[in-house]
Amino acid sequence: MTDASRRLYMRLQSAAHLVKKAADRALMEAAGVTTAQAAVLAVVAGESGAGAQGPTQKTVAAALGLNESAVTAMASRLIALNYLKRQKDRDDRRAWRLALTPEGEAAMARMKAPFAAINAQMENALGADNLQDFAEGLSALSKTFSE
Amino acid sequence: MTDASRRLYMRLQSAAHLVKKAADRALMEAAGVTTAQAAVLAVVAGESGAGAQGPTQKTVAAALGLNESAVTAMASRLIALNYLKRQKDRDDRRAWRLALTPEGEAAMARMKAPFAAINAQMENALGADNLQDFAEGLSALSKTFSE
DNA sequence: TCCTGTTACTTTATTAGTGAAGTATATTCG
DNA sequence: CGAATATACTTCACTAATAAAGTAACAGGA
Repeated sequence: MTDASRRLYMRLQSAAHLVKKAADRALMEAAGVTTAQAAVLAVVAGESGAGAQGPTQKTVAAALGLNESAVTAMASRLIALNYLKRQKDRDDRRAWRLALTPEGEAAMARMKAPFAAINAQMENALGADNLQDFAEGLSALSKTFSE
Repeated sequence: MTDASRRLYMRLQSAAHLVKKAADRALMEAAGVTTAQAAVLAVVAGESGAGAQGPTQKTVAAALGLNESAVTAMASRLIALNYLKRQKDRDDRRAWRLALTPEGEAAMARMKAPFAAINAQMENALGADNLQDFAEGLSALSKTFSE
């Protein structure tokens, strides 16, 4: 099986894995956070508009395409790291509301630069003129495979 | 952060994760094998030319961009499943040579169809005219990020 | 020959995910 | 109202990966 004929699935997973490995090293070095943790923090930050209670774990799971049990574990780790806090929902006592702590905000600030570097390296590898199409391809895959 | 502006890194990981989740379900259902196991079996099969001893674990690790310790664990699981066997290298007593068992060959045969279906679904989502560019983008990323 | 350094693999501890089954709270409907 | 059902989260057992540190075998030079 030559490299050119390697099936699309394996090529996608391989590329994603290599980029993740590099990104994890860079982010951990510069900000002391993994990319998986960064993704959760970013969703919580993005979903915490003025006056909002912050997202539930279910919301985070849906945003990232994860199982709720994965978010339970991730939230616990991020709370242990003091980057996140949990509060019971006002009206629904089953649900938690997640919010960044000041330390969580600081971590998000620290990870800006290394994240930008990774994205720049990706954009550079792809070439400016392919960028848009490639990103749309990823969206098309996400859409098709998010059952 | 809107969907359009979501950083390339997150989009890549998200798409890869969703596709992997779907592929793992389909492959496990149809062939009783995970996609990670399938990848290792495919490398072993591809590297086992006539008369060859089969690849070492290091070779498999390099082919998949994994650590050698990951391959140690994967090989153990695949041997426990009786899909793979290990033999000491003729000349280098540190190295193992991996080879498919008959059951491993049968598993590879079982996974052909579901794998083709996944690839077809991906190609369909991307569209025939974007396919080549997308695949080349993945290769460019792999090349840039395989340190 | 023996020392030094490299190489192939293993072990350990940790992160991160899955799916299935369980608990407690909400909601809906007869 | 109360029973049945649905929802939000947790727990458990498992797969899969990383990085760092360790073991055993190989290889080259004094």
